[in-house]
Amino acid sequence: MVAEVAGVSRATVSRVINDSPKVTPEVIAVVNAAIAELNYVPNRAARSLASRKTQAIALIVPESTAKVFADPFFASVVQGVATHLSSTDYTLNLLIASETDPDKTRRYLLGGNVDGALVVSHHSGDHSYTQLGNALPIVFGGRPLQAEATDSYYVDADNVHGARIATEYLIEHGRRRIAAIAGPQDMPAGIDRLRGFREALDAAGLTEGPVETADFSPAGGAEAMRRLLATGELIDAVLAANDQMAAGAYGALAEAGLRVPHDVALIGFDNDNFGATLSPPLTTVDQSPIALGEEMARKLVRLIAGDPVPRATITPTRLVERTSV
Amino acid sequence: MVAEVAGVSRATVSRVINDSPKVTPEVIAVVNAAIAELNYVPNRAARSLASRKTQAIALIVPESTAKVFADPFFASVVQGVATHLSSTDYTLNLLIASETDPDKTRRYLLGGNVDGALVVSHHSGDHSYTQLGNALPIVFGGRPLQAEATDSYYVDADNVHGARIATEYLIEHGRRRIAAIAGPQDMPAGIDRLRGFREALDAAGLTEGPVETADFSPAGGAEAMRRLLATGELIDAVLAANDQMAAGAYGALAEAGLRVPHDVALIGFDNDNFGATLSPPLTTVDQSPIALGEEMARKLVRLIAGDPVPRATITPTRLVERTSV
DNA sequence: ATGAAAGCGCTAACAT
DNA sequence: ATGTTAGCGCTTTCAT
Repeated sequence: MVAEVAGVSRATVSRVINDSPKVTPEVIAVVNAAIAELNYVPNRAARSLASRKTQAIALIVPESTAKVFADPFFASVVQGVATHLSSTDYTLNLLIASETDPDKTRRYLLGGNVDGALVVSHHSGDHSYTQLGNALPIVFGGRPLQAEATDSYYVDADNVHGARIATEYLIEHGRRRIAAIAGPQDMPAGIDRLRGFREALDAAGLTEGPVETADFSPAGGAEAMRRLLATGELIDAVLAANDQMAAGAYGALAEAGLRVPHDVALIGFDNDNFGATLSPPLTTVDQSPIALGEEMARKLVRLIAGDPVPRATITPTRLVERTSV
Repeated sequence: MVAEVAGVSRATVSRVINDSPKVTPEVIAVVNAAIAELNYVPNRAARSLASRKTQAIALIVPESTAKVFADPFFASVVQGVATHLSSTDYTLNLLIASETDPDKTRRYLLGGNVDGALVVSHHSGDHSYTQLGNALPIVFGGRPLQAEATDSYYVDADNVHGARIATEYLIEHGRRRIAAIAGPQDMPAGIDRLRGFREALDAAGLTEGPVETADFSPAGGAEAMRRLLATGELIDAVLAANDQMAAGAYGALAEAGLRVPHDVALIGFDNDNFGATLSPPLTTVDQSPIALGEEMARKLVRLIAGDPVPRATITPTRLVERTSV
């Protein structure tokens, strides 16, 4: 092995690989030369068996979330996670958590297969993994819904702020009868975005237009838009809790012979890439899911290292002006 | 450990865990009882160290592809892979292959970290991993572009067929001046879809309308559509090589004051979920990327097991009728 | 600062 | 069919 070529002991080689502070520079050089020469790659299994560390982290995607995987949001979070991790020497284990057999995932996590886990989901209930937080480091994507989960680590986009500036933008542009297509009220993103909407309205002293909730899907958004129109109330603007629903709303509006933004202005949320291709291009709120994913990964790595990290990290949201308002 | 509680040797416990054929049913029962009682979970690192198998497979996503990760196609392939793997006891290691340091990925793959790899990419050049196919089992998503890569394993959607039936559908609906927004001609998907388009036209004895290529992005599609219109040629239908470009075309068509499908019919490819929300809803070709991902995973698992598997697997494509034609 | 030696928790011949 | 005996390739005390 490398030790012989370098003329040192296996222990020293091990030290060099793990860059232990106490090794002579010369020895380091010799060992590295031998490593390069032999094209040596340490065996991961052996390392983790001996060190009791796996250098792997799990990214759990609940099955129900996976179905919505077509939602670019998740794809981007995953991308952010993977990207950040590629700069560390952690390996990413992606797993779809079966909801019919949740124990399989628990066993996996508790079986010492990974050093920590990332849980990404729109579903609040999925903080069922919170309890595992005591057994191994876990970072969640999205804030916990349950109060009892306040001791979990998470990173979330500033949904309240995003919805608020979007609504303010609508108001600044002269809209007064503002309705909302809210997301599910059992999901933090749904709740927080509706809250930001209301805060902006309150602050401006405006009465709230009708609110319909839907499931974050295009079809749901179209349905909600139809219900909104069916109320008979005057509406000159709509804040949709995500772009997918906004896209659905475009269709429903077109069916009703209403023009965007002439008759009703529309703002989405998420900045999915297809928004720019709608006509008119959709004004929306960007929450940078890639950054969110990176932040999650960074936080977990620190947590595993035992560094002190804050429970919550909030990533910024910003308005993307296009022409649907 | 479990052995003591069950009153057998460690070897027998190991046999039970790996369900070796030669163990008495009674012993199996006793051991399993002990396992359950002790809540025992075998240590993965130890197993793989001893067995020289990792029970892990890598899913490589080239960095350039990752940037297009917003394309729902990839997300769905990943979902299919993950879903299938969750029914096996393989672990999925997702990794973004840095293009600036391709050796990092090679080292990872050759370092015995995984039993096999899946490579997903739109980019033909990325069959650079083909050479590694001799070192460990690899299954590609998308057919190889290079002739020399004919000895690699892959699964691909039937792009030629999909484009062909789409074009035939246009013809059946009375369209005669059919143009195309083709994908990059250095990617199999781009090439094959254009080929299907031409085959259908030839078979019908129709002359081909203008063809513009773009990069599979919405913006590129919009640009291509503008160029198509700028040719001044009469066009009553357009086949876009993917939905993202079709979405871009909607915008360009609207700018030009042309109505879909009245003035020009439009068909996309991929069946991205937002297509149904465009107005009018986009007629498209479904290629079931989830099935493609599952197929890739299934194939790799068999390859690892040493089972005979065909080099190529082609998954079906089918027309999704909506109202853009 | 480096080496020697003992294991990490399992699987895989080889016996029996 | 089951037990015995060696390792798998590293890390990690403990010496020195």
